[in-house]
Amino acid sequence: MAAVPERVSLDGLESKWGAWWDAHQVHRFDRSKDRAQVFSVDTPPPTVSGSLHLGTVFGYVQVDSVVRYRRMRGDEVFYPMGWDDNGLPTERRVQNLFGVRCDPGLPYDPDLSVPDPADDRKLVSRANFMELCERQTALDEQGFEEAFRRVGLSVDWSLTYATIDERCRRVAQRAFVRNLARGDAYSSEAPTLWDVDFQTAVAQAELEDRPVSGQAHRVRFARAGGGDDVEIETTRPELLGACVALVAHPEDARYAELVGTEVVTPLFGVRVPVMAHRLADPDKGTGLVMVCTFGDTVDVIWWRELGLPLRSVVRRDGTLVSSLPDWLGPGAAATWSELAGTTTKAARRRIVALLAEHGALHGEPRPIEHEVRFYEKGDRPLEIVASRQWYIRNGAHDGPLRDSLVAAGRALTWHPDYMRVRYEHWVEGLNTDWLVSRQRFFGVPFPVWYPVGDDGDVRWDEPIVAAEGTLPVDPQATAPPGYDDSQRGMPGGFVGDPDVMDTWATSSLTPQIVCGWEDDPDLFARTYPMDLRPQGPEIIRTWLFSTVLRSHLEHDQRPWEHVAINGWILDPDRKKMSKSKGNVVTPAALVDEFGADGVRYWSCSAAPGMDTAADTAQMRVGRRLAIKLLNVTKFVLGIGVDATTMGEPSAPLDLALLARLGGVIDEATAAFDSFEHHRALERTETFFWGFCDDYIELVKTRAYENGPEAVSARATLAVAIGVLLRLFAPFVPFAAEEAWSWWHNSTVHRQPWPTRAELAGTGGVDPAVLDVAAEVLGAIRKAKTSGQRSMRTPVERLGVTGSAERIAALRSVIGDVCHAGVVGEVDLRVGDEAAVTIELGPAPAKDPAPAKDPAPAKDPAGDPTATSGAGGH
RNA sequence: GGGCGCUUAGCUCAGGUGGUCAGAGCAGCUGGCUUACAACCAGCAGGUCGGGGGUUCGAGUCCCUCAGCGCCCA
Repeated sequence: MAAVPERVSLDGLESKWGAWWDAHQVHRFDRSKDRAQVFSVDTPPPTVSGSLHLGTVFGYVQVDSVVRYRRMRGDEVFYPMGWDDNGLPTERRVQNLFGVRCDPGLPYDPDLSVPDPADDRKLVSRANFMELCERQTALDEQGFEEAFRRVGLSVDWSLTYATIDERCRRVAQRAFVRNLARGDAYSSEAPTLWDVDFQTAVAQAELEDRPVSGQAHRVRFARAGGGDDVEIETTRPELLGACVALVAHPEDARYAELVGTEVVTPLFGVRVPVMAHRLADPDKGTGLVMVCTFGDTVDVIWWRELGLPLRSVVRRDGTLVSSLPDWLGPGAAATWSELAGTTTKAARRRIVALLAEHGALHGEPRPIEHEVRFYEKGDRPLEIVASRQWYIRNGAHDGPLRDSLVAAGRALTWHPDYMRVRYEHWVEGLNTDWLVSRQRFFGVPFPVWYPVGDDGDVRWDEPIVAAEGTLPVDPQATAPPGYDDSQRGMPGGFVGDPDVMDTWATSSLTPQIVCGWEDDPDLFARTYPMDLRPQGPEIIRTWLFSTVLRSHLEHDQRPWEHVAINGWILDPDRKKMSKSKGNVVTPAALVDEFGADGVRYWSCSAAPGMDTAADTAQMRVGRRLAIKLLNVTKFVLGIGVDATTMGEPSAPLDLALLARLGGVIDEATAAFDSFEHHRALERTETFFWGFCDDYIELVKTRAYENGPEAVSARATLAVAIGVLLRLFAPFVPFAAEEAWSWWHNSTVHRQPWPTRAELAGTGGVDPAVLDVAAEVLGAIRKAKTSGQRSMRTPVERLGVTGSAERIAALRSVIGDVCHAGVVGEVDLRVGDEAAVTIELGPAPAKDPAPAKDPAPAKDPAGDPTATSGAGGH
């Protein structure tokens, strides 16, 4: 038990109690508890790249308050934390930090020194690159853990994982192997959205549309059979060499006669058919569209549905192929030589000039603003290239699966409920299976090899899948069963799958990872399916959905019971906070200024799902609340609280206070049970300020006295503060723990959550006596304040008139009111008119009294008699 | 273009099932060192609850509609 300090302070509480909780394993999961006793939380591992975003802290702290509540309710909390280090963000970060690029063709260099970022684009081997990634993420993860600890997340830090670690690789590969065995996963050579800078495929969930200014060009095609030229409009003339057809809407009368004939591409002289398709928009451009392989996703549909040939001219790095495509014919060689190897942007300029020279361009290009698809992390528009990729079925092409996934979403309990529709709309709008392969390095490899025929051709359709017992494997480092490494890449040998899984393909398995799926069946039985998934709204369509999908495919079960979606963090101007706008505030700076409890108070004040401004004023309020909690505990302890000699509350005011507190307990409990932490906080806080400002002032004098009335006051103060510290513990865990430590040799965070049953004897009590007392005290204060007098000014005479019930209630607590108001004479009367009259006396003597000018009411407005109509109806 | 959310005092927000719900805090103003707290306390002032319709004895609260803002998806 610690001594109560002379002067309370929040400074240093984060590190003090953080270390203590750690040392005493306050948040340690006890795996002897069974599933019914366990409350398991699947926190999405934050992406570890750079600094922690305030929005992450905001959401996780809200949930931490619920978790802390559950722990106090007696649930055994299973609360791991992970880091999503796997994937592109880490690669990009390492590339920038060290100035390196990965070249998988290079051999490992065991003596590689940390590259200098100034030495841009140094090429390093895949293994070296992975080492740099691991080194950097280890550093970042340390920083993240520190930040989460400082804001008091009650995570069991012994259960930490990282999505690139061995356990995660094993789980991700095992799940994939099973997906493959069941037919949930398949590989396919198909047109794929492709980022030319990162040189990787991207999935539907990673797309975003951005407005781009472009130009519409009218290009003339000659008719193969002679006659007037026809015109198409395109924003991508550089793809002219990839043109495979023109299409018009089937009901577009202008082109009815053209459909079924052939036209000739300008510059290249390639004959292509004119065809009809419903997706050609007659109102757009000329109504006639050039189909290229591939300019956009509609081209893919046309290519597939109209059975058109594949003629790619864009390479995976975003430049045009260097050798003359064979379908162009020798006549186009000179033209192509001007375009070969140039970027699409340069090619566009050149081809437009050539078209103009050849008279194939109608008028000037017309500037337009249009939406173009980007990879959300990318800088250049996506291209579409044909490539072999791995997919996992997600219901996009499978009605029954889609229906089950919608049903799985409905089986979850959403907080707030309306977030459910975002999930449903996403599932219903899916149009492609989930593309899970990425042409990157720092990720979980596919546990797959392919035989190489004696002819040297890779047999992509005959994958050799690793056995589950051998996972995790790196097919680039290990040979498949029946082969040895000397046969790698050789005719008659094998090749390893070169790709890695998308980050989500691992992080969609966090319930399986943390619960020990297959690796630890005992733990799995005690924790899965999990109770709660907290997360932000922006990853409903990605993380949440893919986790539901994996759980459905593997276990035919939903992964969690509850889903808590937090809101966005906005800057004080109500704009979304983002790094690119430069308006990001770091959590660490806020904790420094307002304390973890101040920051937590702000987070927990917001309703689930509510977008919330990063409001430092609110954090300051939280900080003050925390300090108040320390001060009031100090006062209660200072007045003499001794558990062994403590009596029973008996005075009417005391019983009324406890009865009201019982109501607060009920409300806070109900609020927490429905994940409405903000309501629990608000109710507790409102009661607390009334407790401090009115109740304590009313009983202060009595509590210092002797006798049963004084014992009642002290007992009530002790009971109330004991309850309040526990009610506040989920929100301001540091201050609550500090205050608790002055009183007990235990942690407040493992105390039983307060119940009304603790406040026995308050059953038939009328809490209204508290209101009457507070109202009359308020009237006395008002009289003193409007008379510009000190609160110590005595009231010579207090008169109250009111209903019989009111007067009776007041009579039962009049002693406390007189103490608090420094009242002399009292006159209580039953009457129809509710009224309070107050006659102030002379100013109290100073203490020590140097007998200054006693001057009573020098202000003529300061009529010492004030009347207030407080209450009474 | 579709969907979801938001709009209550100068600011940030509370307002389960329609009936003291017109509230809190912050900021502002006026006072006060009151044996827990001046990192504090007391008091005052502040709004036709975005606009317009409707249901109802009664509407921040339910329905329709319009407007603005935000997010998501096309």
